[in-house]
Amino acid sequence: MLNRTKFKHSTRDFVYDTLRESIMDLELPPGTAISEKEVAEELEVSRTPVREAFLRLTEDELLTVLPQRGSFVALIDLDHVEEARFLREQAEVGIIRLACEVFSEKHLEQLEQNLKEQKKARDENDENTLFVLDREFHRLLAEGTDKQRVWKVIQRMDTHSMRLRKLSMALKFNWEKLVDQHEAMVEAIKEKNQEKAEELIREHLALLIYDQKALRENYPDYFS
Amino acid sequence: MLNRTKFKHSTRDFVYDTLRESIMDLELPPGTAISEKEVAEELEVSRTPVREAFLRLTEDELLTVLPQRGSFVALIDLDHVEEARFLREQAEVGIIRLACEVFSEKHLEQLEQNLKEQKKARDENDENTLFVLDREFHRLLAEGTDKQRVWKVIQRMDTHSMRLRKLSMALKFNWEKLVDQHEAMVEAIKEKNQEKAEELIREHLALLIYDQKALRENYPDYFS
DNA sequence: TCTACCACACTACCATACAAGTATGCTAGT
DNA sequence: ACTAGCATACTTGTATGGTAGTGTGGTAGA
Repeated sequence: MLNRTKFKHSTRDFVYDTLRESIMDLELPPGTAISEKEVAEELEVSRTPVREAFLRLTEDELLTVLPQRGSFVALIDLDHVEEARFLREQAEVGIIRLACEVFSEKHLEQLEQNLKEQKKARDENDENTLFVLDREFHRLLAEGTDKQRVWKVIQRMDTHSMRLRKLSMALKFNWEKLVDQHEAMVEAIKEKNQEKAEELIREHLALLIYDQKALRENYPDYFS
Repeated sequence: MLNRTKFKHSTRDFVYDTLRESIMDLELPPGTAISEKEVAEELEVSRTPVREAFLRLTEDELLTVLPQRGSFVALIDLDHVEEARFLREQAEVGIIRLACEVFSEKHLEQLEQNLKEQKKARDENDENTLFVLDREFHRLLAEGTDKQRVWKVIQRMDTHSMRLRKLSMALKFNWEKLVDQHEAMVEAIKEKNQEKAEELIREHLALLIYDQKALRENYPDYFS
């Protein structure tokens, strides 16, 4: 169990972060019933901050609250996943094109450093680290183009596909290709080749279209 | 004052909607200090739903809460405005291109009906109605392409530019051009001309770049 | 007159009590 | 045996009391 005192922020944030992670890690699978009281006791806080965390999770569409009935971890909604993918593609195309124009030397170095770590993780078959580095790579793109809020919004909407991704990770994922694509993207930015960069990122995000049918069959209760 | 009983939803939603509208209408100008207790008394509800509404407003970046100090209507952040514009442009380009492929007859009719009302409002110089119809027009585009969540996210991020827009409305705005552009966009969708449609929407959203310098000078306290 | 300090009023944060709606299982009546 | 209806144990929604941190103005001392 996480320790509350480790969090510099409020009790509310502590509860929110804890629950959000549990949901995203599928430790709390879609459909699970959780109650304010139960969580409050578990984390040894009062109901108020728990309730406030629930509210934020509801905003994130990670929780479904039915008044006077109960709260449930949101089922994965494939329409939601598709819309998030759509918005992310549009946003990242814009970002990478912008990156070709404005990316600084400093940010490029960060990107290359990240790439180096990706290769290392790939060679060591360290999938969890790759997962984190992948996210970080895209975040760096947003940061270097001064679009951090856009990144945040995308991330917030990406929750359902994230869980799908976690599910599919249990099966298999082509990490080789992912790293190669990242490398090609960095090259394109260096060459300031917008068309190439756009093509690459579109191809890259297409990797995120999983075999939804197979997943649905394996985890029928997790989908709406 | 709004009447609570008119709201079908919870007290929390009542408070949230009330405050949000007040903020967006600049009835509560940027920088205004508001306290939980004060609002609770004003709306004759307890502090809990007010507090929960505050939380949601903070998520929307419409409110800045400083613990143990106070809560203030968020100042307009021009970086935020630019990022929202960026994301909106990327999203709407994707949507209108998609619209050229999949827009149904039914949705086209709704769009044309809306356009008709726009012309009427324009001829009557009814700016407020035009303001509403403009939003509705873009929402219809999202609805017809089945991207309602994307629209919702864009709207949520658009709060700062919305307020800027309200400010600039007091000055002047080229409503003629706006309606003409909308009309051209409908034509492009009918002709399934993606390139034309994209060009039009980009030009259209460029209208939203106001004379920020003038606004800052007129309302210096409203900006961060 | 100026400054340091302290009391006080104010804030948001958290804990807890109560209200109101819902699901469920037992019981009484058929 | 079966069903209608009620008691009960849940749930979330709302109200309120108490806590701790922050700003401010007044006062005592130099």
